[in-house]
Amino acid sequence: MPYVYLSVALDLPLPRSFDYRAPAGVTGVGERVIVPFGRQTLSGVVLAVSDVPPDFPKLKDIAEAPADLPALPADVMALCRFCADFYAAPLGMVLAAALPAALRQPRPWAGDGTHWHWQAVDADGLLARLSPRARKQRQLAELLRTPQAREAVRDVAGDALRWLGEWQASGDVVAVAPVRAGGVPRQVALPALNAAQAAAVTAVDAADGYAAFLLYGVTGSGKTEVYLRTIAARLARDEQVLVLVPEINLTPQLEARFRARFPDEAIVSLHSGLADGERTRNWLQAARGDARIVLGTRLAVFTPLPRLGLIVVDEEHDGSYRQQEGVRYSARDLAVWRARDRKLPVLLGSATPSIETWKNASEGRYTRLDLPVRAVAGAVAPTLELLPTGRIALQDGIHPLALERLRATLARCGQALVFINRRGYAPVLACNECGWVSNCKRCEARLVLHLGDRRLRCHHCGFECTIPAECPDCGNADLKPLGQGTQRIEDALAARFPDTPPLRIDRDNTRRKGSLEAMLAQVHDGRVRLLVGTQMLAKGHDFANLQLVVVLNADAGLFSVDFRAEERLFAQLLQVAGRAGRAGQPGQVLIQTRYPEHPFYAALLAGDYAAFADEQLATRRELLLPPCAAWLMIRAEAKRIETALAFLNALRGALAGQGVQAMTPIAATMSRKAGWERAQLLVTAPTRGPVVAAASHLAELLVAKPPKGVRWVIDVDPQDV
DNA sequence: AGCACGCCGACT
DNA sequence: GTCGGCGTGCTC
Repeated sequence: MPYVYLSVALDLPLPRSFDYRAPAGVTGVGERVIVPFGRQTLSGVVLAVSDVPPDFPKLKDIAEAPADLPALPADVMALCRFCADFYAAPLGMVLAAALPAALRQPRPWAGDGTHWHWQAVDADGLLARLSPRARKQRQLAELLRTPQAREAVRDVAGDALRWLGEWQASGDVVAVAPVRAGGVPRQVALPALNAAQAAAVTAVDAADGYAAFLLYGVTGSGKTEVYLRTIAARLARDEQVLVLVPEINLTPQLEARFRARFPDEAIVSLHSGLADGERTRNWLQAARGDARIVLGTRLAVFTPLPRLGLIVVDEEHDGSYRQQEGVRYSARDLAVWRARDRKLPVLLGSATPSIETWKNASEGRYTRLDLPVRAVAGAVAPTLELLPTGRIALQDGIHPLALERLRATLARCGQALVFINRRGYAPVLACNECGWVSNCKRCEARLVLHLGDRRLRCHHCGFECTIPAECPDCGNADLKPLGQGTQRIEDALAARFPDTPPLRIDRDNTRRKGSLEAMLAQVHDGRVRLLVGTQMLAKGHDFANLQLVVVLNADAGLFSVDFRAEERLFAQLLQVAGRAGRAGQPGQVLIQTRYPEHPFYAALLAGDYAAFADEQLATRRELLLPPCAAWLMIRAEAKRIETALAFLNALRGALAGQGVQAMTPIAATMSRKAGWERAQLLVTAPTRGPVVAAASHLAELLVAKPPKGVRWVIDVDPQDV
């Protein structure tokens, strides 16, 4: 039997591939193989096929070539190679990250990847046999008069999929192949474009080959409409479109909007919140070219799309495009690389572009498309106002004027949001007598007081304990909560506004699946008019009647060691502000600050992000900070900081002569976390080349000779300092 | 990463 | 006398 020899990338932290023998013809480059490895069995991706046997005496045969995915196309392989090289990650790990979990298992995938639809053979006959009391079953039978996707069936009731299985077995329901949309998409509810939107659409449509666009426009300026129009133009050429969004909880809203616009289109979403089966089916639909629109989070950037014609990155500045575990890639940067490689336009949208993107736009590498006008019906710019807190007595952490405005807003039946980026009741519990504070034993952080279940919690390592009745050091029984968290603000507002009880929305009470949606529904139908929330509420959710936003602790971002903190604060505050004033009246945004004179607030109040970004960029140029220099961060943790620092110092030595500057290793911002002491080594160079080379040099070194008792991470182009 | 093999302390 | 600690070495 003729054999071929495969080079296979495995999901291991090793920067090399392994060779196997396989019968000729059963597999090819980009396909999945299941192979024996030591005494385990692993899934891998074929990198190369050769007729020449490698010089390795213990060569093994592959176990299986499951052929359950279409071979990863050359462009996805190239993207993964680039990602592996740039971020100093093993190629096998990148390829594993590119596949849905079911196609990473060392066994063939049982599903066939088709999004079958289901239809009743004789709906009336089925209904006649159902009990009149089985309301949900009858509802499902009614629905199945027309073909329904699995997900639509599932949404009817918890047991709906089981009934479907039974009805299929009894022959009442059959699977039908979904119709694949093609050619010019049918669009409904097409709003008129303003001049800026029309110009943007024209520019993107005219792109032939690679072109990067920055779609720069505030909330309500109609960015989504521009996406929809350019997408329609690509669909009309029967191309596929990849749309990246930052967070899972944003996908349903945007997905609904896309479905409403393109009712006949198979729109497929890809994010980590999907069940394995659904994600795999969606991925395969995209990879086979059956779905023309893919809407996904960062992991979707690797999706094979044979007829890809456009990539959209919404909210391109958002930090969640950065993968922080395992392979540390930036999906936004990879999207731009992929667009260039495949010679396609890429559209980056933001009201507050990252300084990286801003630099590319101001130096002409990206074309800036401005949407200066609020295009969405009823959208009006919110008014921003500072509330200096230096000399005035706050009431439960809230400025009296803010309370007054809250009262007025609620009195005229408006909705109001109090924004505070701190969960819990109070960020720390302290003893007035001896100065004891609730420190975490394992982290360089405070234990946060949670009154709901009367516990102290560390938000960094998960440690928790009951609230001590008295000071552990001096026995004083009068321990005081210091500062405000969402729960304390909720309590304070509940006491002040008994007629309009506040609803708190933060991670503590939205852990359960669907609870966030349920809460948002209460806000949308007006049952709740006073909201207290964190970060979570800043993104994506539009509340039509929201008239007032009060921001309580913005200052935290002003004096950070991280040079990107101001940029993030600006984005966050504008995003929160953008929640207000969407129904005709201008929204009001009040920002409490102890530093009203800070230049940051002058820029914010001027509402001129462009001026702010120009200034930030000038500073970065002057101080040689990214993106005007290339950075690499080696993070290390050990039981003792000395071990971590010694390890980093040794690495620093290994970087001599590499054309990079390695700084002195220092303790990390949070120097202790979960019992590990942490340090970091910053490596810089004027350009990316030497930094990337240094990263792969170190990675090789560390894999060849792993340090004892030290955990390390190589972070190319770090986003947090 | 797994999972072996391989030499030194407290237990059936 | 064994069970078991995790140190280092290999996996095609």
